[in-house]
Amino acid sequence: MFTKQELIDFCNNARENYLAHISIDCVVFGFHEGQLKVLVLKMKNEEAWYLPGGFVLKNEPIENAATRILKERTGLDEIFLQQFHVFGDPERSRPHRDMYKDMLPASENWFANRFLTIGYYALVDFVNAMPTPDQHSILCTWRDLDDMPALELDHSVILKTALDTLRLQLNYQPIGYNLMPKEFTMPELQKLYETILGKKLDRRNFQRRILGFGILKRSEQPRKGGAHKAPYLYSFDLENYQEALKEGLKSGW
Amino acid sequence: MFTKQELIDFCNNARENYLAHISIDCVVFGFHEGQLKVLVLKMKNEEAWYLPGGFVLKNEPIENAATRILKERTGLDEIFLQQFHVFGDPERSRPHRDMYKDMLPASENWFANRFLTIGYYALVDFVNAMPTPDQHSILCTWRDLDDMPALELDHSVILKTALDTLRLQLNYQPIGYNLMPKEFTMPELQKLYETILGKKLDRRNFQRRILGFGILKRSEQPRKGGAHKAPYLYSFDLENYQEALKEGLKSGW
DNA sequence: ACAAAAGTGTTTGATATACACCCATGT
DNA sequence: ACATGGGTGTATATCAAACACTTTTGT
Repeated sequence: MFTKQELIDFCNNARENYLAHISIDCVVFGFHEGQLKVLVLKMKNEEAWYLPGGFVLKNEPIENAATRILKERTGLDEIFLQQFHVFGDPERSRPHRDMYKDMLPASENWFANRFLTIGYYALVDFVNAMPTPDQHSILCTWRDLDDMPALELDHSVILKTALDTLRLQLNYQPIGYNLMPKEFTMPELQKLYETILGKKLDRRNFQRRILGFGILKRSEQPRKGGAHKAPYLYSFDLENYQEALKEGLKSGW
Repeated sequence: MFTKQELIDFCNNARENYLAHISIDCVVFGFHEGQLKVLVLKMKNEEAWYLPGGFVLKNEPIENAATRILKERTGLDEIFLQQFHVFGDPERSRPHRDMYKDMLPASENWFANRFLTIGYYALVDFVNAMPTPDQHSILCTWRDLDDMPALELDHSVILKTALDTLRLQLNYQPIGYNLMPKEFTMPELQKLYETILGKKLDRRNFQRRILGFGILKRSEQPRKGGAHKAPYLYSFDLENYQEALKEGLKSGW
């Protein structure tokens, strides 16, 4: 929620620099302690949560815009990003269109426009990300997927669509590689798969299958200090992984 | 290629009615006589081929825009449409941006803008579609996938992306249902799969597998008049098909 | 010593692959 | 009669599912 002067400044700046009618919203996934997490922002002066997003500079490739936005929110370069859907209902941004309508005439009010938003999902290494709020928000933080706050606008739909996409692309994109830390144990990787797929998997069959793909390397040292038998540590063999993904991780036709 | 007056009229109309910076391009697939076909337009006064496309009305859902555009080009309602990608390189429409730059100042020239284009693929029943050119084109016609003309702008990339998407979604979308006529023979359906997948399939295994899904109904009468043994006719059991697609047509995890 | 986590192996059924034979029809 | 397209069947390998035992480690 802006004050009037903030709004005027923002609109002037936006009109000059950004493409009208277009926004980008990002579903940033992380994985930590067996939980799939999503990055969300809490607005200033509003009890309102949003996905991180932004606009496209007038001469900027949309991928760069998404990368730029996420660099600001996470501090990370080289984020794995996938565009997954455009949300184009003319009423989808209605609450924003009305929010400032008494403060500025529509012709000067950036938010009075209809916005299409391009949805990207991002996969980041949880421990390296530094959640950082933007100028509209007071908080940028991870939330567990099963403990998400209500999201404004159609951001819940965007999240759900991202999740469905993630599930479908699990065998075609290096999702494990981008969400797991460098080294991880087999049960940790299994937990990720179970969370994304929303169902339990058999421990032994999972291990046999994923090792069968030849995309993992096992370290010499097992992890120490756990309360039980020390598990082996694995890392992705990126070259084999990329190669395997070309055909998809299981057969078909 | 417009005359100056045509250009002025078009731009005035476009500025008033359409969202700036946004276009829609459609890859319309049909299937006939064992060939996958794509609908293309040939421009007036240019040796140039394009995919059918258009713009989004200021208060129109983008799905409706795609539907409207395709109704104009094919005469069909209720077309199966899937949004598959946004192409957002700021230079992608450069040839159009420069084309009329000596005719109209950029401020009045609709085409001087950068355009993001939203890619949709459509699956239509070849025999019912009535290819109809638009105001910029002299010809709207089907072309075999392996006999495509060179396409302008990034439309070849759009086509390729659509094909890749089609291949990936073959087991998750009712692609056969929307591309085949009501009744068809098993070899015809197999040809469609082979064309989309780009490889030969074993006749007997294909039949067993696809029948195993329980998504086809066999008619009583075989097709007559062929030069050889009369093949059975099949049609899709839409209810079972939809049900089967929810999980995907083959297992995984 | 025991509970909990993790590593490894076996049996069974299902599915994919490869391949061979028979039938119908027009020339 | 035969060439061609089309229907059907069977053996084999491969993979997925279900399930049990053993090892390690902290308490």
